[in-house]
Amino acid sequence: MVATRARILNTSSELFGRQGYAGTGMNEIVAKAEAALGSIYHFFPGGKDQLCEETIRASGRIYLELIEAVLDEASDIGQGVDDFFSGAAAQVVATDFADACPIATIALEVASTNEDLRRATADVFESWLNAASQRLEQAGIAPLQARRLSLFALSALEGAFVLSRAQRNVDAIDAAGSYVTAVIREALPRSRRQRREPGDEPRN
Amino acid sequence: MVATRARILNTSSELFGRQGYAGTGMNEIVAKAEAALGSIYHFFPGGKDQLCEETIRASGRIYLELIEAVLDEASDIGQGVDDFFSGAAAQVVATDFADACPIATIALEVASTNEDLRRATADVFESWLNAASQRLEQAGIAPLQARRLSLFALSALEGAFVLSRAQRNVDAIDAAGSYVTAVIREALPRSRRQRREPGDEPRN
DNA sequence: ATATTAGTAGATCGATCTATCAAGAGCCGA
DNA sequence: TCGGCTCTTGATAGATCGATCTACTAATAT
Repeated sequence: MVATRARILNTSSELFGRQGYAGTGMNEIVAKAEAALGSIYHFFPGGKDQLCEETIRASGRIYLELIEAVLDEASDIGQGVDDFFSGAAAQVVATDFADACPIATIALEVASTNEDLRRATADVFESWLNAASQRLEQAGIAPLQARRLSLFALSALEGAFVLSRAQRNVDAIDAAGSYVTAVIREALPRSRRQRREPGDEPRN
Repeated sequence: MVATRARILNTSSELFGRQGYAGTGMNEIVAKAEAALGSIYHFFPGGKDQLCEETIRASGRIYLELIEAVLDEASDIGQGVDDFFSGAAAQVVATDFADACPIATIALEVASTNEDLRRATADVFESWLNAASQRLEQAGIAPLQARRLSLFALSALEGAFVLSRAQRNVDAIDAAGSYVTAVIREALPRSRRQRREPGDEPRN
């Protein structure tokens, strides 16, 4: 049996991600995690807020590793982005449109009501953006544009998750993925686009 | 004094949009709306669910009118999309990052927990997508691509709202807006890209 | 063997939640 | 003036919330 604390965190990640912060109760978490209510306050003496913050940061770390793995395993950054959207669509379908972004629901909910949790979500988004930016820069894109492309790509992904879960289809993820991939490929220095093309230097 | 029912709906739209469904209580709504608790059940005998569904559909209608107005008042569809993102950024700043999309928070929260409300959010998104698609088609884009472009643009907008509220800046909206606008301009028939060019008739 | 700590367990607290209810206010036509 | 209707009001029910508490078990250290 997995350690109680880890079991609680896994369950809270699932439930907070699906139903949000206010929509998920402590009793619901311990019931699904097959733990005692007392255990949750033993491991997270700060109560629901602490549990949620640790959930946000833990889910964020896991998703960061996924982002890095998918981008790094692809042949190039354009393909990596394409793969990520495809994988996201598959995951959403596999969970019957329940699990998409692990922190988006919380992020919207707490943005104006809980500064500590808001900051936690912002930190996680920032870590994802940095991972993407770094890889875009490695592909020859200038830092400022890399940052803006990352913001754009993550925005499209997050919004596509919203639409997909509401509509119960992955049309939005498919559409967003193909356009985002095209934009990123377009932004790459010509010499790195798909295959090598001779005699082309990046603008700067 | 505005009628009680309208006052309740205005307040519920604000609170549900900012804090989500579970995070907003009936007492909170009537307190802010300066109404009696009983009044809410007089006008919405179906309780919180009915109030939320009507809130979703009412907010959706208002936002639809905003979308249509901004797109129709612009000189061309590319400019209209650009204007919409700019206006969205201004609105988010003006409300101190509280009000962005009126239904996104609810949509994520109820997608897996309340089928009636999920469908309401899906209907609203669909109405926005149709409005956008229709105008893209009028600008000479084929129906299928118009649909995909609308999905892409709305995804980018919704996701940018998530990031902007979490990060408390409008970088994501700015970035998303400029890339989406560029993609849409790129998709327009050459004769319609910038200003009118002579000798081009719409396809139908 | 004993002391200490880590973790489990669930009864229970006060607060808050949604929802109901009976009573009354205000208005309008007869 | 009266009856009938819409709407308002807030007390209250009953459930559930997060959180606390004591008591207990298991494991480890001394």
